[in-house]
Amino acid sequence: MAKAPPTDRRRQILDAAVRVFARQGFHACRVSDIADEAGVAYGLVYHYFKSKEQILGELFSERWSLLLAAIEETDSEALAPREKLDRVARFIIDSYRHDPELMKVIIVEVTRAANSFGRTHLAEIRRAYEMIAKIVRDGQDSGAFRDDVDPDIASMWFYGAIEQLLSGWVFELIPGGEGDFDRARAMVVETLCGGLDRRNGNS
Amino acid sequence: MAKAPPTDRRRQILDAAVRVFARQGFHACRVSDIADEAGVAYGLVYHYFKSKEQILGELFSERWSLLLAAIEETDSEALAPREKLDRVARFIIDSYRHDPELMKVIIVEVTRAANSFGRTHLAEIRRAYEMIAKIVRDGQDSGAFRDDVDPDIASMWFYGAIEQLLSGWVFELIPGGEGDFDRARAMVVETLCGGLDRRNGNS
DNA sequence: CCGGCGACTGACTGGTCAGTCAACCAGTCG
DNA sequence: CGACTGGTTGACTGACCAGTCAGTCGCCGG
Repeated sequence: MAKAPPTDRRRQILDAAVRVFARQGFHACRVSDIADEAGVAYGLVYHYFKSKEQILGELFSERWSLLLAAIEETDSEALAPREKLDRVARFIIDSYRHDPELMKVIIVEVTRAANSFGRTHLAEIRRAYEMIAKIVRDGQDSGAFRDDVDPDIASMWFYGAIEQLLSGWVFELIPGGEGDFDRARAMVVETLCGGLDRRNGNS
Repeated sequence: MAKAPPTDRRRQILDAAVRVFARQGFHACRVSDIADEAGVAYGLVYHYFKSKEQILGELFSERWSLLLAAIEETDSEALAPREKLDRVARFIIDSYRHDPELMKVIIVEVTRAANSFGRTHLAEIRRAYEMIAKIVRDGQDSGAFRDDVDPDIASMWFYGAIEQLLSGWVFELIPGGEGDFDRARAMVVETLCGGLDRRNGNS
């Protein structure tokens, strides 16, 4: 902790890359755009990163590992399953609120990129789905959720529903003012969990 | 109708493009891959299409307009809103069942591509969301659905949930055998509509 | 003051690929 | 049978860009 360089070049490049990827897309942008945006020489990018792909990989893993940690943490607490899912949704939506550009890049360039990045990071992505599925399964075991729904499939559409909200904000299809984030989250969780509730549906 | 060429070159190229895009991704493939796959000379691709992008655009619009027509058709019938949503889900999932490669290309390369294609075809994509929102809104007006949910947002997560199922099949994260498609559809619609039901929730 | 280390620079190269184009060939019509 | 039309061919080119590398500069330790 003794020395932190006054300007962390690596960070500087990473942050610039988020902006450039969000603005132009990964494939459409040039490495020189990133260097320019960071106010750094072209070659320096290759001093810190092996390739353009590695930059995206780094950005994704950095953020996704926080998501995984947050879900794990939430799951370990003694909470109603509905509350757990609410926290997961909140974390994802807050990630978008705090850094919309980074989340845009992640959902546009990684999460759905069935060739290239999605495949490369499949294990990490899958891990999130599995953890959500576990929350649902536990909810069923405890009798809170109806158990005629496959947890793996429920996990898919739970995550998909939230990601599509982010997508809606990215494309400006739904309003994204400050209050809208929490309202949207409350609605999705309320409705989706409502549908999962045991009282509704059956054994 | 008098004359259909024995081999419709245009169709042949389009079909080959689906396979190539699905296998390698739009950005990673070369136009020559499409020509080879179609068993056609490189230059002929440019006889029928202005550019590589136009091929993808054509593929998307062709299929998406069927989706829009199907939703419109369903909505015009006298059906319970839950039944309408079930039909929409069925159409999308059946599209995947009948041509998984094409649907893969659409959701991976277009639907979420916030730069490039997603933006180009935004109007068509948005149209689908609007029509789903209308079904929800009508359901609220008729008293079948709770009306404390914003139809535009509900439409987002309804579509998102389904698209994520396709994504799960594309990535082979959930089983995609013959019976699985209908089971998954029944579950999503049952649960999501369950959550939208008036009896559950309130005014 | 010197030598060396590592951050930093940016011109350059090698390879790739979208899109062009001039020529070819199979019908068809006069 | 010869001219014309339009589908078809694939070699070629021009642009573009990821990644390299030879070299500069400033700092620190001796």
